[in-house]
Order: sequence, then C-alpha cells, then structure tokens
Amino acid sequence: MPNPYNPQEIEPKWQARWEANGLYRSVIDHSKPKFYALTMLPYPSGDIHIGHWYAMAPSDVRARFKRMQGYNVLFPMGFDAFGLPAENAAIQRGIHPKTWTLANIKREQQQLRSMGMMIDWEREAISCLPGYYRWTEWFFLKLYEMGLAYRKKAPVDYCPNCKTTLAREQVIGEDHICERCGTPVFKKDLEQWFWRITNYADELLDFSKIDWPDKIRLAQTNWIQRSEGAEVTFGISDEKLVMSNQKLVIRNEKTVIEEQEPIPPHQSPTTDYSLPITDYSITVFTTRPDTLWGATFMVLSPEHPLVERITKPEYREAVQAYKMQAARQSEIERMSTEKEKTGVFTGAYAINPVNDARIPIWIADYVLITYGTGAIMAVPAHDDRDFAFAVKFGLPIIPVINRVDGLAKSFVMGGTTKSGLLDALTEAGIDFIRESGATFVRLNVEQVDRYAGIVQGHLEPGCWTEIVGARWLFVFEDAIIPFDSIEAEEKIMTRCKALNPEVAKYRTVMEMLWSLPFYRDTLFHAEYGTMINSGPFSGTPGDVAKQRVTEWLAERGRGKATVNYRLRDWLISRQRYWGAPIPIVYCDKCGVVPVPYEDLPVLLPDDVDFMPTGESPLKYHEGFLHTTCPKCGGPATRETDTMDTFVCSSWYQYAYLSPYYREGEPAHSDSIPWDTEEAKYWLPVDTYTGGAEHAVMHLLYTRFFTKALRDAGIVNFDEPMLQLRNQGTILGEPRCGDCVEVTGTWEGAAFRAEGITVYSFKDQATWPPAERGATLVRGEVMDRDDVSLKVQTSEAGELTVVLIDEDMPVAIPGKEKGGTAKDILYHLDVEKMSKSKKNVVAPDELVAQYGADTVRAYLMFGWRWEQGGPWDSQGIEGVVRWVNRVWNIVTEPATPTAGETVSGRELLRAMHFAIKSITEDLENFGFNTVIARLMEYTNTLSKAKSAHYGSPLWDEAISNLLLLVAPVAPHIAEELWAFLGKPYSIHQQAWPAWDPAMLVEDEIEIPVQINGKMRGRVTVPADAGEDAIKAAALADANVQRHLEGQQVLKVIVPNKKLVSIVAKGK
RNA sequence: GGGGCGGUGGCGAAAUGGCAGACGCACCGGUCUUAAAAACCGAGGGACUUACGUCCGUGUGGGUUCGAAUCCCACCCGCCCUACCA
Repeated sequence: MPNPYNPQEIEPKWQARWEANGLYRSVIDHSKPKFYALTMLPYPSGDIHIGHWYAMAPSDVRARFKRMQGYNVLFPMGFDAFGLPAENAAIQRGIHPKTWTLANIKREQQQLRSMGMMIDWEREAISCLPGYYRWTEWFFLKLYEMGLAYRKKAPVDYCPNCKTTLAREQVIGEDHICERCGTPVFKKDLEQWFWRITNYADELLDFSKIDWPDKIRLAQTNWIQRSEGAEVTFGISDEKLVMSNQKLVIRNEKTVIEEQEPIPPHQSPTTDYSLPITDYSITVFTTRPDTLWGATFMVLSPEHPLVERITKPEYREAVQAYKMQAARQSEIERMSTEKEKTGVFTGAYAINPVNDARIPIWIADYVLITYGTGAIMAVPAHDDRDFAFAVKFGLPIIPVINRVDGLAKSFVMGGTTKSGLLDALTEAGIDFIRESGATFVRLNVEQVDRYAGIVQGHLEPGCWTEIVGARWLFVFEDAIIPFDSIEAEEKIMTRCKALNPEVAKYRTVMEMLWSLPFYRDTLFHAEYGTMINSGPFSGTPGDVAKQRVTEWLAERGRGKATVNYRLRDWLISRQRYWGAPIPIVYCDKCGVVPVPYEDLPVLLPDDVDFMPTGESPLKYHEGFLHTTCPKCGGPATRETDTMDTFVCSSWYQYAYLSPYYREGEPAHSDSIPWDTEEAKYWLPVDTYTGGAEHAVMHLLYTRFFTKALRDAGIVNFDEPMLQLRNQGTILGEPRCGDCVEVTGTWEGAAFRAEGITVYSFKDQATWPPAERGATLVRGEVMDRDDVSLKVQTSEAGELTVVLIDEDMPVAIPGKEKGGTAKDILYHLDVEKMSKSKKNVVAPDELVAQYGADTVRAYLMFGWRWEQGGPWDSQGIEGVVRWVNRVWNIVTEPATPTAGETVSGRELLRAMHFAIKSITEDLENFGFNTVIARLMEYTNTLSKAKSAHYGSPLWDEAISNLLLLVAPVAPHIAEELWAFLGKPYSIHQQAWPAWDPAMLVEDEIEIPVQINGKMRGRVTVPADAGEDAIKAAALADANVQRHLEGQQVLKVIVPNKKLVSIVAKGK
C-alpha cells in the first residue's frame, strides 16, 4: 500500500536536498544559451503575502520550464531593503531600522524557500548592506561626473507625514497625495539633488528594442508627454521694467551648466529651458502657434520671476495677495473638486508679436511654473481653460480658427422678427426649432449668407440677431457686422447696449453669447482648421498652419520651433536616515565636493538617535556630519540627505551578477561595479515580471539608469529588460458579514447597544431571522466603523445604525480570548486585501494546509494571470483533487475498471497534444490553460490506466506527465520521479518534445453548416479529399432533411475544418 | 475632462473568423457505506419536445462574411490609470 500524498513531509525534504546539492546555483556555462528571468524584488515588510506568491510562483514556473528546455537560467532574488517603514518602526518601537529590516528579511527568506522556488540564494542582494550601497553611491558619483546629477533650489513636493521630499512620480492624483502614505504634499523651496532623466526623454519614448506591454509603454509615453510647438516672444508694452540688461533666466541653473559642460551629442534636448530675454519680453511655449492672432491676453504663473518686475504699483497689493494665496493653497487640503478659475491683473500689457495688439498680462494658478516657460499666451477661442478664464474675467475672445464641421447656430428671440420669417426659412430649407416663442436655428456654413439676408429682412425695428460657429455675424437692421477682431467687438457691444439696456451687464460679446445655453457648445473649439481673422495668414489651411506660422516667427526672430516635455528631472534627495548616503561634502572654501571614489562607501552610522518628529538623525550625528574636505583638507560637512530607494532598485538586476562586488577593496572612477564576465554572459534581462503599478517610477528609472550606464561605457546595450509582463492583483474574497443580535435601547433613529451576540458569517445557514424590535435588533453587519455598525434588519435591505462602544467586549465565535466590537466582520464586496478589513489571505496557512505545490498550481489556474481577481477559497479544491489524482495515478497499481478505455493511439495523441499545448502556453504566460491541459491529460491517463498500466507506453506517458508537472509542482514531481526509480533530479531532465505526426487523428469529425447554422456532423478519414468531405456532408440524414426543397448554391470546405453549404428555396 | 482595459452559464474562465462554454468551483443525481465524509461515475446555457430535434443565446443596436464572442460602426455598463501640461 503506497503512502498517501503528504506535502508537509515531501516538500521540506526536497527543499533541503536541492539546497544541499546546489541544484539552483546558476554558473556561467558557455555551452548553453543563457536566460535571465527576473521578478521584482520585495520590500521586506515582514511578510510575504499572497500577492508576492501570485507574482513570483508563475515566474518561477516559467524559469524552471526554460531551464528544462536547455537554457542556463538565472533566477535571482533580493530585497529592496532601504525605505521608510523601517525608519518608522524605529521611531515607533525603538528598533533600529537595520535590525528590523534584517529580521524581516530572514523571515521572508524562509517563506520564499517554502514556495520551492529555484532561487540561486548565493546571488542574493540586499540593498541596505554597505557592500551594495557603496555601489549605489558610486553611481551617484559617476552621474555627477557625467553632468547628469545636479543640485538646485526648487519648489519640490514635500510630504509632511514622511518628512521628506518626493519625486514628481511619487505624488499621485488630483489631490497630490504621497504615493506611500496618502498624505497631501505641499511645495517647499529646497536645495535638492536631481538626476537629469530629461536628457533621455526622447530615447525613453522609443520602445522599439523591447517587448513591453502596451499599457506600460503608453503610461510612460503619457508621462513623458512630448509636445511639439513653438516658443514665442512677446514684448512688454511701454515700461522700463528690468533694472539691468543681464540675461534673464526663467528656470535657472540649466544655462549655467550647459555653458560649462556641453551636453554630449547623443543626448536629447531637455525640458529645462532658458532664453536670452530682453528687458521687455516674455517667452511662452505653445503647441498652437497658428492661433497667435487670437491671443487676447497673457497669463503668468504666480511664481514667475517676471511678476515682481512688471506689476504696476496700483496692482501690487492685489498681486501680492494672490501670490500668497496661491502658495498657501497647495498646503491646504484640496477638498473641492470644483476648479473655478482664479487670477488677478498685473496692470502690465504685452505686445502680440504678430499684430502688435496690446494685451493684458494676468497671473493665475492654472498656469504652472513647472511646465514650459511658466507663462502662456491665452487663446480663449480655442482652449477651454483660457475660454473659462476669459469669460469669468470679461477678457475678449476672438475666434481665429474655422470650425471643421461647418456648424453654425442662430437664436432668434420671440418678438424680434416680423411674421413670415418661419415660412421664409422653411422655403430656404433651413432647419429650426420653435420653442416658447423663440426660434433656434441650425445652419451649415453654405446657408449662412442666405440666412443672414432672410433674417435681416424680417427684423423688427431696434432688434438684432447673430450667427455663431462656422461664421460669426451680427445682423442689425442696417448692417451685418462680422465679429472678427477686438475693434469689431467694441462696435458690436456699443450697438447692442444702445439697443438693449440688458446687455450692459456683459463685458464682452462672448460673455453675452455664453449666457445662452443653446450657443455654449459652439463658442469655442480646439481643433485644427483653416485660419481666419489672422491678417495675412487668414485662409491658411489647418494642416500647414502651425508650421507656416512657426517659420514666419523664426524668420523675424520672434519665436522658434521647440519641443517640450512634461517629464521632470528625477528628484533623488530624501531627508531620511534609512537610505544610501549621497556622497557629497560641502566645504566653505571649495563648495560642493564629491567624495573620492576611493573613499566609498560613506557609511551610515549605526549609533543614531531617532527623533520622534521623523527628522533625519544624520543632521545631528556629529561624527557623520563633520568631515574634512577631500580637496583642501579643511573642515567640511556631509550631505545629510539620502537617496530615493528607487535608485537602489534601478540597478539591482546588475547587482545579482556578483553581489557586493569587491567589498573591502577600494573603488575607482574606472571600476565596473560587477563582474564583467558574468555581465557579458547574462545581460540583459530576458524576461522581467512584476506589477504594473511601477509603470512610471521604477520601470522608467531603471531604463534611464541603463542608458546612463551605457553612456558611461559600463554596459553595451540600451535597455535593461527585453521582455516585460505584468501580473494582475489578487483582491479580497467577497463574503457576508457576521450576524449580530443586539440588545439595547433606541436613541432617536439609532440603536444604542448594551449587549451583542455574534453569529459567524461562516454559519449563515443557522442565523436567526433579521429583526428590529423595541429592545432587540438582529441581522447581518453590512458596514462597521469605530462607533457604529450598520445592521441589515430586514430581508428587503433595511439598515439600522447600531451605536457601539469601541472597546465593548464581544464574544466572537472561534475567538478564544474574546474580542471587541472591532472584531465583528462586516459585509465585503470585492475589495483590495487589507488587514483592517480582515480579508487577507495568508499564504503560510495555505501552504501548511495544502502544500506549496497546490498553492502554486492554484495561483496559476484560478485567474488570468495578467488580470487577477477576487480570491476564491473554494476553488482551490479542484487543484487539490488534481494533485491527489496525479499522486494516485503514479503510486497506486491499476485496478480493472468498467468505464471506457483509451487506445494506445489515443493515449499517444493525448500525450503529444499535452506537451505541445503546455509548451506553447508556458511560453506565452498562459498559466491557467497550462493547468487545464495538465488536468485533461491526467483525466485521460486515469481512463487509460487499467488498459496500459505496466506497459512501456504507460511508463512514457506518466514520465512525461511528471516532466510537464515539474515546473508547476516541483516537489511532487521530484518525489514521484524518485518513486518511479528515475535518476535525480527531475529538474535536470530535458523538457519533452512533441511529434506533430502524433497529433494527427485517423478519423476526423467535421461539422456541417447550412446557411451558417449547424445541421450535422460527419466523420471522415483524416486524409479524405475535399470532394469526399462534401459528398459525405451532403449524404448526412439531417443535412438532407434540411436541404429538402432547397437548391444548393455553393459548398465551402475551408481547411477541411468544416463544411458550409449555401442553399436557398427553389 | 483625457486615455486605457474589459463585459461569455450561479462563479473563475476557454475559444481572437469555423462545433460557444474546454478545464475547474458550486449545485444536482448515482456507486460505495449502517450513515456521513472522502473517492469514483454521470447530467446540466435558456425555452419547447417522451425522444430524434427545433428556436433563442457571448452587454445593446446595426454592418461586413458562406460563417462573427472574435472584424467594422454607434451606444450602454464596469474597472483601472491620468488630470489645469499650454
């Protein structure tokens, strides 16, 4: 009698043996092709959760598969070990971050081992160890040497909770909250270190060398957001504004560095930008130079350096107040989603370079100092933001681009026209709607002139109407005035005000038109179209307008074509202790001095006192802070900021090659931070797997890093990871809440609890019925917060609010020590797993119960890997049964069964089909169908067992089963392989091959369709010709029945897969 | 507001121009058992039919095709990302 399957026994046994044999050591072997399979490294928070398993297990399966296919596979693991949670633990619990982190790592290593992954632990890399982070520091020096690292004072995002600055990528959403803790960030002016990722903006937009998901490529493309447009310089009207004639730099630093260290030719232009500005000009960036004639005002960002200089004395107070408010606003939580435009006039005017119009200069917070030049030309007729601003503040709006759809509208108020208008319109074929006396007219552009004539002829004395959209005309009794310029606007408004005193409340034509809802969707558009009202450029077609205007500006020195990016340089400074030190010292004499390569690492001191405020203890550590200047030997202080942890993870794929390379030996400028032999063999990464949430952070940073390393001559390729695949997220399992029976009293509409009895959500069948009485309330808990439960007290879904005392003791079934009201579970639809919701799946418990092999297989089987979905605790049973069936098929002798048998031929076919489909699906990350095909094959083997047990064919069939199972369930496969007496280890065997000839069936069943409907099936020999198939199909009884009284027009046999008959009644 | 992904039995899902629902979960029936569990076998999209079969069915409506879950157009719903980027 063979042993029953006992994963708790065999799994640790084989894990120990594999480890002892070094089965998963990856060493260079030039006789084999290499395969570098990488999966994102965890942050050591203390627990490997089910999400890690979901990400890693299928990646491990695929790495094992590649190995059996004959590749020399590198599948390493490490820990992203610097970061805030460790430091917070230090502050809250008095544990040193290093102690906390290393203890977590130890525990997680055990958990990872229990998964049976083929990790080469000798290549483990932990980013918080000096052997690792000295190279992180080395890269800083290298980038500094290359001019890619620079320090500047800038308004940067600061998280008050994490007490540190953040990179732009780490601030999320409309509310600008911290990526880690969700606290709203605010802008702080600080001296910070930046890495010039923007130098690579264009190259980062090129994905031609990598096979990455569209989703990630799109996210990066949108993040970088390249915009082609022009810089246009506007003069400032009539004032002596600037005290000196020095070059005015809009966004400082950049020019200085450019002059000192010219950018190497392969590097792309940057978003940092400066122009020599005369005393009397402002430069803007626009993507729409073709709309210049419609620029009726300018807006500067409140932080723009010119604001101080141009503001007229009488506006100074208002401008200052607005600047203060704008600065403070980012500190206040942005509660309202309402985004009413705000701004103030500076009193100054600019000169539009195309028509010398004098246009007002405003400041407004909708213009961002961080994008473009921090100043815009406002073209309200063709930009929704400018339009909203102009309407609000009564600024003129002049259309300068024709509508492409040719739509025009006209509103005729009741009583403004004589009778007969409607008949005339009908006769002219013009569309209109009558409603409560008014006429709403829709026209196409060709009808406009005709309509204008008709309506003018019908106007009552002292009345007018207008046409908007494709054409802009004001129709008065005595004149038709085109609305085409600021002058026309004045003329029109004067007339209208004279005719109707009501109009006096409107400052501009557009404001007046905006008051009519009928017009609103026609007043502005942002499409390209033929230029109008643009002086000599009127009539220029939309497809060339932008280019022609740009050329014209360039010829006159008033602008030039420019590319702008949204991407910012990467802010890497963090005001925290637990990170890699920035190897820079500040000397009174020599200024900013890099630590010499030879002196690395700058070690993080262990003996530090953590401030309850979270302030970095490095600032107060005398031994760390004070040092000598490497240049002059004088006193100097160290940089106390550390690097963003994303710096550490930008190069970890290289750290695995030779972890802690040459620790103890001095490094040099020309060192290579890893073993070049290893690098030459293994790099780049062939397949990278992990979550998509890092699309514009880690995944962008690491590409940048590799390109910088390439330019430093350290690597010789452009992209770090050739293929990327993202897994989805496993969400919490939907479940009911507990049922509670509450005694107490009513307090108004709410019920005050005095005693609570809990019926577990697991025993729904035994719940007493819901009830709402004078002293008793009973039902399922639908929601819970600190002070109340929402209890469903009727079938219909009626909810009763039960007030509870947070610490009220409550007996919870299955909870020995007794809990509090907080432990009551509430109803949960699909949500992310979180400890507070008590819907977290603990993988260790699953492994203890089912074994790692089963958990691995279930994680592959249950979901589309790239999609994920809610956890289902029942679904795993199917996999449990399958794994047991595999065990029994191999270990139990055959018993004669009555059921159907399988011929040798069929068994062979099933085997080759399984090999083929599993091979293909593993290659393509189709993990769920891999398990499905394994189950199918196992089912076939069950049926075939009694007939074939003991035969060579049977041996081949089950050997192949185990080989196919090996990557998925490595322990059981190894155990059964040994049971069969085959040589150790199954994981060193070759992946089975399939023979296409074996897949061919003797007979094939072909469906027959008549007019697209299934009408029968015929069985023919596999080698039957088309004519034979047609004949068989037409001979089928059911087919004949359906063809009765029909004429067969056509018979199609595509690929011998199907017969399609086209017939019709005679 | 912009962009992306998706919508197929009670549930997770297969099928990417050719027999819709493979493989599982749950449910139901059977074998075994004193009984239950486990295990094994079996039915099952809906409607009509004793059955053979027929009609309807992949969010909705249209189209292309001998043939559409799959391709095209319009719409509805859900989820995710992004957000005043000039």
